[in-house]
Amino acid sequence: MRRDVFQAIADPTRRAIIGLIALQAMTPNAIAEHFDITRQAVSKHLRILTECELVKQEQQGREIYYQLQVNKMKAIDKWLDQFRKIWENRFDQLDHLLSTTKNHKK
Amino acid sequence: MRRDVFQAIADPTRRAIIGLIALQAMTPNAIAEHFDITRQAVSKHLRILTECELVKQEQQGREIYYQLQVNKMKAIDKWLDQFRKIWENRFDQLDHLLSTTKNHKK
DNA sequence: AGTATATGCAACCAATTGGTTTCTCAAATA
DNA sequence: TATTTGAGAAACCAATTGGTTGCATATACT
Repeated sequence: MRRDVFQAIADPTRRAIIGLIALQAMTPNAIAEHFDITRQAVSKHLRILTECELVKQEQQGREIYYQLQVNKMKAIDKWLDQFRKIWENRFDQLDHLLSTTKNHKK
Repeated sequence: MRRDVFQAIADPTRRAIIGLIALQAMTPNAIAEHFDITRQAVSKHLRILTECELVKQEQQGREIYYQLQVNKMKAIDKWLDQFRKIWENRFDQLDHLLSTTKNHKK
């Protein structure tokens, strides 16, 4: 099962979980209280997040605290870099249109 | 079918397509040449990208040029902002650990 | 010791996904 | 006009997904 960060953040519930534990580690039960799904469903989400290392477990007695590995989020940021260059350099729609029509007629 | 940008970029082929047409609009056939999948499969990816407005069509005779709407990528960037604050303010792992353990004992 | 609680895991299920093949249609070309 | 070419749509398929219920296990509490 090839888990990557992009697949992990595709699910809205998973994104919500990420936002929830970004600043403070939480247990599966506590997280589940925020959603309309079972604790087991949350557990499955956490497993996926763990597999792609977006989240880290920390056992505390019988409780397991999950916390976001915020560094891993940089992977997404890094992928965005190539496009950030485009939108920051003000390559707007008109520029694109011109360059493509120029390339049509070859 | 609720299409959002995050679901769109979850698929690696779709991310590759996005990278491919970022700087220059391309036709489905031209795009398909870069992958080991059929033109129709590419077409389906393009439909998904179009549905969430990551991509724009531009008819040119019987050809349809697809081009990235790079502005839409900012949606992802915006979502990342909340986490960027965390990692830029050097809330590193140790900080997290301390804050959570502090909250355990209540 | 006995019970309650926190969690993970497995089996199952319906819906979705990413791909295929086949078909149709419109535009370009001979 | 007839044929080739570029593209979308539909039907189909196997694999994956996101959820469920039920079970097993370890820790905490009485």
